[in-house]
This record gives sequence, C-alpha cells and structure tokens, in this order.
Amino acid sequence: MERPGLTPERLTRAGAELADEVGFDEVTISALARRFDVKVPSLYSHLKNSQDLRIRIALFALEELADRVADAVAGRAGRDALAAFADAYREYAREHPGRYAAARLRLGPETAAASAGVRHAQMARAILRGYDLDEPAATHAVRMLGSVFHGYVSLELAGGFEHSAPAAQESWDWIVDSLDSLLRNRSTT
Amino acid sequence: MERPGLTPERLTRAGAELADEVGFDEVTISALARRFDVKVPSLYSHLKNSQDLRIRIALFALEELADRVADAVAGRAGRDALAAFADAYREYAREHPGRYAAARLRLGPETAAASAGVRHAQMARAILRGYDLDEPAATHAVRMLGSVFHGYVSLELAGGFEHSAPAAQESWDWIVDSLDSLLRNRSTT
DNA sequence: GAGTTTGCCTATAACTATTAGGCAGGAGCA
DNA sequence: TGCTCCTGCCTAATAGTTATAGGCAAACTC
Repeated sequence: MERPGLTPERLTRAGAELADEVGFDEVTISALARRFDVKVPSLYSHLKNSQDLRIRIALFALEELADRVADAVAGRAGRDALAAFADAYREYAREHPGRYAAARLRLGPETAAASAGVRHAQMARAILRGYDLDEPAATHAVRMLGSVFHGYVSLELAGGFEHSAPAAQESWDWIVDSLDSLLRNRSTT
Repeated sequence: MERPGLTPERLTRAGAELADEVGFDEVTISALARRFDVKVPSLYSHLKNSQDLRIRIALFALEELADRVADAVAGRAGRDALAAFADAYREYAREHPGRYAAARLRLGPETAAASAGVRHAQMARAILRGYDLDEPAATHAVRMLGSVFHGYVSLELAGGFEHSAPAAQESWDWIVDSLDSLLRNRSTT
C-alpha cells in the first residue's frame, strides 16, 4: 500500500486549488480526502480540524498575494505604483477566486499579526509615499484604497458588473485614475 | 398540540434574526427548527430547501436596506445625500451584520432582477444626479461608490480597523468627504 | 533484524439536509 | 352535531460532513 505522503503543506496547497475550483466555502475535509484518495480521518493527523485547514489556506493565499503585489509595485512610484498595486489584487482575485476569498477569512488577532496581512498594509503605505500625505490622512487613504479595491473585486467576482455596460475593465481604469487624482489633491505639498 | 403557525414569512424573519446573532453562514434549517421548537422536516412544507431559506433572507434584507436608504436620502441632495446614503449602509451593516451578509448573497439573474437590488442601483444613480456626470462616468461612479461603501463596511465588520487608530468613524468621514470632492471635480459643469 | 514511530486505516458518534409517508385536528359542509 | 377532507407537523429513513478513538503495518533507528 503506497502512502500518499500527506503533509500540511500539500494539503493546504490542494485545498487552495480546490477553493479556486469549487469556492472557498465548499472546501471540506471530505472533498480534500477524496482528492488524495484517502479516508477522511487520515487528514486529522495533519490538520487540527476543518477551521485549521481554512486558516492555513488563508495564510497561504495572503503570502502568495503579497508576493505578487510586491513584485508588481517593485520599481514603480506614484500613479504607476498605484495602478500596479490595484491590478495585482484584481488579477489575483480573477485568477484565484477561491484563494482570494480565503484571504478575506477573519483571523484571530495573533494569527493576523503573524500573517502576510502585515506586508499588505506596509505595501499600501509604501504606495502612498508618492503622494505626500501626513497622518491621519495616510491611514484614511490606506483604508480607502483597501475598501475600493476589495469592494470592487468582490462585487466583480459576485457577478455584479456582468450584465451591464461599460465593461468592468473601463470602470476599473476610471476608478484607479480617480483615486490617483484624489490623492494628489489631498497631498500636503 | 398547539400548532406553531409556521409561514415562509415568519421563518424568513426568524432566519434574519438568527443570522444577526450567529452569522449568515451559520443559519441552518436545524437551528431555525429549534428556534420554533419544531422538528426539522416540518420546515420543508414552507421552504424548498436551505438555499431557498438563504435566498429569502437575502431578499428580505435587500428590501429592508433599500427602505432605510430611501428614507435616509429623501429630501437631500449633493454631499448631504451622499453622506446619508453612505451612513445608511454602514449603520445597517453594523446593526444587522447577518442580514447585511445575506444581502451580499449571489442571486441568479432573474431573482436579482426581481429583487430590491434594482432599487439600490436606482438610488445610487439618484445620488449622482447632484454631481452632473455624463455617461459612462456616471456608471463608473456608481460602481465606485458601491465598491467603497461595501468594501469599507465589510472590512470594518471583519474587524480590520479595530486595533488601530484613528477610529473607523474618522476614516469614514474622510472618505465620504473625499468622494464628494472627487465627484465634484469630475462633474461636467 | 528488533523495536519504535509514523501514517493511514476501521469503527463509531453527532449533526445537518432531504425525502417519504403517517396521523390528528381544524375547516367546511350537511 | 357529525362526517369528510386537507393542512400541518410528525416519525422514519438515507446520505453527507465533522470529529474522536484505537488498530495495524510500513518505514525508520540503531
């Protein structure tokens, strides 16, 4: 009898793929066991429970997304950086809807503090360095950017813009443009 | 044996209350049956299945929220209307987190078209009348407002602003203010 | 090569969703 | 008042998911 060689990492990765295929809410220990052709209780040697699986997928997605965003904004500044930042989020969500949903999972304070969520916040602040905002405006702006991007992406994923003109891409460009000029207007210089 | 007098409407309302207490995802046919002190299969005379229950709660929440928003913006225009619109959403979400989550349930095209979701879109457009935007800018703006408000509220409900200064209310005011000036700048007049 | 550990297994129990079919009490009619 | 019917909640049964306990054999350790 060949051992499938289960590990928390492999299970997490497979869980992320499963999430993209069937939706994060549909990620279940049972489905994961089926995918590895293994009985359900076998997974409990590697995962505490199904919430543990969800959290692992969330942390994995946060890391992966942070890497992508970091890569996208590297070497850019100002409007360019803002657009790269925004597009990185949107593209990740479109490519990996299940992982994106996972990244929105509510984490406990300790878990959140140890997650790549911290990098996300740092990168958002870095983007804003190009706009010369002082506190508390910079914090407000970070929150606004997070809200717009997350809100737009989740409405788009929910199909909100599917059956109406203009295309989602056009509104996205318009919004990124608007945010750029808004932030420039709010600049202290 | 007294009959509890179940109806789809009573079940929907109780489901909405349950959602606010335990979260929309935790709303279950079983929990609802317990709440009415009735056996689980009894509910199937009134509800097609658990997805049907979810959809009913979603439609109920959309109606209730639309009523609130309509009430809030009545007789207002411009910045005033924008703030009232925004606050109505945020307050509803804070007061009824489960119902708010329900209102974000993905509905089928036919169901969505027959829901109060249509009124929401109309109200957003009405707010923008005060800013003289032409198409397609008006549509872009509707999408942006929806994104910001939904994004902010869902990040706030997820606890994203809990452990950092400044208070969520301050950022909210700053954002509404910023959107107002952004829209005025984009005005055609 | 014996002993130990690891990793997947069977068995079991609880909860949820769903369907089928039964029974009793209230509504309508004589 | 008595009969019938039908509505509304019931019991019974099946299936899927989560979770725990304990077994057994393959794979490391020395």
